[in-house]
Amino acid sequence: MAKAPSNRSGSQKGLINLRQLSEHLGLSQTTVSRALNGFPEVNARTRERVAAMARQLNYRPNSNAAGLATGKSRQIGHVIPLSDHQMINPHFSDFIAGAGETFSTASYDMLLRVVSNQHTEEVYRDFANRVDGVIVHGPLIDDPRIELLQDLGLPFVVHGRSGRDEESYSWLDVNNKRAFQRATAFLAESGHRRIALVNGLEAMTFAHRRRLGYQDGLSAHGIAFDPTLLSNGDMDEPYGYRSTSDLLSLQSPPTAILYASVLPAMGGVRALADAGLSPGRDVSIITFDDQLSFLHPGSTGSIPHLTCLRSSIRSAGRRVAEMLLEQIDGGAETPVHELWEAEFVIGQSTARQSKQDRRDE
Amino acid sequence: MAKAPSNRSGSQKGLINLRQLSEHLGLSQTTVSRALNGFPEVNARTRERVAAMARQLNYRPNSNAAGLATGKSRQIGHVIPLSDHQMINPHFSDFIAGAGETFSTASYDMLLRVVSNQHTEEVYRDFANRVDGVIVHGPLIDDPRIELLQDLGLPFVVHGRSGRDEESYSWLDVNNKRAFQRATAFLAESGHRRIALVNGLEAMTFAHRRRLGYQDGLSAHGIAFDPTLLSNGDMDEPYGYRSTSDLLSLQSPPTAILYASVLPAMGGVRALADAGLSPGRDVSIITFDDQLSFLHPGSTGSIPHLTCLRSSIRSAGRRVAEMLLEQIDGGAETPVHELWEAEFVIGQSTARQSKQDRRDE
DNA sequence: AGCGAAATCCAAAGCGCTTTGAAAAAATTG
DNA sequence: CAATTTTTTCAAAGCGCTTTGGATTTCGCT
Repeated sequence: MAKAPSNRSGSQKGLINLRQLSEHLGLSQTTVSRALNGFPEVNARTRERVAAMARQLNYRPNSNAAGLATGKSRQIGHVIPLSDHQMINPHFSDFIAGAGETFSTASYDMLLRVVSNQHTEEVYRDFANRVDGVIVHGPLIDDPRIELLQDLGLPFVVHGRSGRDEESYSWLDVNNKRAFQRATAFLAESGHRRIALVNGLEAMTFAHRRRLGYQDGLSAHGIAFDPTLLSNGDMDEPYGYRSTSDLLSLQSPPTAILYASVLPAMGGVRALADAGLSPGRDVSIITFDDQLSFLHPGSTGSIPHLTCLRSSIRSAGRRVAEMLLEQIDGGAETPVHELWEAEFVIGQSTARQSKQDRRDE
Repeated sequence: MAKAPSNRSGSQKGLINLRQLSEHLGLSQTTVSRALNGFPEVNARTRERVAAMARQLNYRPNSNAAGLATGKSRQIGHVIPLSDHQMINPHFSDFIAGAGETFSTASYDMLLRVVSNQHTEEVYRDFANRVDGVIVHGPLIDDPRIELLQDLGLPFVVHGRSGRDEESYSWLDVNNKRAFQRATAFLAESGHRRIALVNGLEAMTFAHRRRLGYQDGLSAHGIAFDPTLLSNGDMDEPYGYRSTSDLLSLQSPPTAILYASVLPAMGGVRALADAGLSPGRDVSIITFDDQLSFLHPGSTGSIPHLTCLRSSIRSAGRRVAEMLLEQIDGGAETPVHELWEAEFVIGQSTARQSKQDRRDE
């Protein structure tokens, strides 16, 4: 890592600093700084004069200097584990889009760092001296980041939940358990008895809770849990295709399949098509739908009319960002928790399972 | 924007600064700083002692202070236009994933700012005092950002190209024209005469060049350009569905369709299915494939075996980031240009068009 | 030993901003 | 009009780091 050559004076083309601006105005730096930052003790006329000159000379405050002086950076950190389980996926980017809206109106920036997951602890420590807060993505059931961040005294909000100590930190989560319990019950009540779940990785809290909901739904209808009908994996399209194909080739295949995300669901639809089957008619499917923007432009969900549990991940991003800013600006208050219920939208991919079909089992 | 309360001393829990570290060691700040930054004029034993103590006390340099002193921030800016045409989509996030890899190994961070496209100029000016360089995303045919950045003296690399003055700045682009010329010619040579293009927005250079290639391909085979076979829109799934449905309902529908991205292509496949048609058998389709990660896990492209023009947007991200860092570290050298050829992969979604069918026209 | 060169280390001056504590100017009052 | 308050402005001291220019120590060699 070659050190950059000395760049004293940082004299970027046409960039002016506070001292120069104040000299142009015949005012002290103090006054100019206060005028620009909206302090009350400066004359209205002076303030205008300052603003006009700043605009004319294209003055921009140096963020490092401001940050150094205030101890704040107006940046929010996001660490992105590079690896096996790619964090950068459509879910993440939609969340970021939502959070970014909130942050930018509050004039905060987002700082992204891609990092191998060996060194995440290192990175959070570094962030403590660099950003004003972080958003924790993809929490695990037992996630060490939470205690670390608490030790560091770095404000944070978790998108999702860790498995324990829920009360001690702020989070926003979807009621994954309820959602999948409901979907499972719906299928059971429609006559299905072999219901599969194409889930995320069990280490992730969201997937864990979805399985719990699924099992609750099964047992509430007296259906025994069959491990061959459960699969875990990264939530992309090919995973959905693979696991669905596998399910279809079982001795007694499921008559209904739950998907943890619309991406594997798409893979599932493809697998069904390859097998000459049609969703809704031959196999009922329900998916969790994060309302990914590239599938739902505008507000009209025009994607395949799948029956789904719907919750906008983009809205979640907006709200998590708000919660974090409230925590940062409002001082250390008590933790805030939000549990969102997913909307259950009945589409055309589910149907009653007839008794006759059931006799096959 | 309430000013945060004064936070002098920035005494985050357990965070130590250089002065304290040097006092613990009985050395001057100079020596400690040099030891940590790998300067040669410090004794190897001293260096080790410093490193050990730094580790033990959990010392992290304050980035604002370092940035202020050096005039560099080790941050790369990305501005994300919020609006009608959402920039945050799977293409963007895959690019970012690639760029992030390069940046993190060079210990740079990425700074994201979501901004309404009225104020982009403002933002770039602000960035000039905040980041060491920027990556320009989604260049327009006549893009004002390029001249602005040149004026500001802020290092940048364009992912794609603007329409004019190509020599004056660094860029990395896919040979979109050639790719679409080739795909069009391939279809024409397979007997197709009614070939449609489901394209991006014409203001974007990439879409413009793809149309040029398409038209070149047509005219090379003596096929007249038919505007009803061309559509423009944001590249998401529903757009592909809509435009494909529209094409199918034409009096004389196309026998082959080109898609500018795999997202509209997926919508296209869905539209075909709804119409009872099958890609390859009834209608030939070719798509540009950015190898989006959620469709291509690992290296195996297991997604629908569409005939496609393939170029990894993630690799592009990696390379663009490298080019930018070379520009930043290596001083202002002459602009660098890279034009990548897309790989043409023949899948199962294309077929010869029989003479009989052609007589329909 | 003694002397110049090389190797180590240091004090202090910034980087550009914010903020404290005080002074100068203007407005208000008795 | 003098005394007091309020408004407006300022000089200077940091924030935590890097880097210059110099001091000190150690080493190699006659």
